[in-house]
Amino acid sequence: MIVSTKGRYALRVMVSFAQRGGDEYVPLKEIAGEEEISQKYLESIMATLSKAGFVDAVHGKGGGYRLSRKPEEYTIGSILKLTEGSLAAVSCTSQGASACSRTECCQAKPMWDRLEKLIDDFFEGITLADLLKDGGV
Amino acid sequence: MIVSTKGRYALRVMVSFAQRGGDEYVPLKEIAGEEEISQKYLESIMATLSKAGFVDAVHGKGGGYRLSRKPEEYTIGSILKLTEGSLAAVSCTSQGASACSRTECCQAKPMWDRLEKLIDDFFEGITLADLLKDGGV
DNA sequence: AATATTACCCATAGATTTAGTAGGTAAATA
DNA sequence: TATTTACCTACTAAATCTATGGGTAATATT
Repeated sequence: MIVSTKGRYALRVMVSFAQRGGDEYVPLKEIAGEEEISQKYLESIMATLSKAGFVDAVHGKGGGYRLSRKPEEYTIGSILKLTEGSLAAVSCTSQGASACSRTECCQAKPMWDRLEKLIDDFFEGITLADLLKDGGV
Repeated sequence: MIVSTKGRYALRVMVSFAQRGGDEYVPLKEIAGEEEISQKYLESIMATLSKAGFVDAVHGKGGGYRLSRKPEEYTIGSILKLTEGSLAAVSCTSQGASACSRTECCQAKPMWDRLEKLIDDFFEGITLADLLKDGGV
């Protein structure tokens, strides 16, 4: 599984904001209710999106969240990478500590690299705006 | 992570058998040593490969495992699907119980389906023989 | 027949990740 | 001052991943 609940929820919420359009701030309570997602769990996801500047947030009554850019300015890849941490299909290709010690002699490495790029290109080629279209993307 | 250690080990073992060529049976102990993989863990993976007829197995001295077909007759997809259970990138697209209840109205579903096909085509388009080639695939 | 070597089977366990809860604090508005 | 909202930290239950342990069954060699 390359995309967990966290990433999918983030996407659903972002789509939900995008569908509303407008500049109004929408409280999380409302979104959580409509999407039938645990509000508490969503809070942690929104915190990530907010810190990264993907959404604007305002406290207090009349506050809530709204998109900080236009839907076509978010790639699906950027949202998923942010919330999932990475889109690595295989630990071999993820950066850092867990990198495989057999990289040099591994027959499969070039394949994993190609897959990595395939998936990255796929998600970077789709924007939030594309998801709003009727037939889907 | 779409491909776990299990699938990667399975692939490495299959590559290892393929590289030897020949009809001889190779004991798992030897493979596990060379590949520096826990023999016990490999046993469970080999059991899966053996049951599915991907390898021939012979007990006792001089026994072990060998490929049951030519390397070009195994797609990477078939090996990974067998050992991983599934290659689903997202639980929405996996069959059965965990299917999402919002399928009908989900804006993202067509995207997940496209991704699913992309990954499937990728792995089904590569064979074990391809992995043996020098530059990789 | 006895022994060694191999595959095969079943149960368990530690570590990590996932998905969510609980209970609060800080900021903005009415 | 009270309410509504975002924001923060810590905890937990369940699942999954990555093995390990202790055997049994089949085959070959001595």
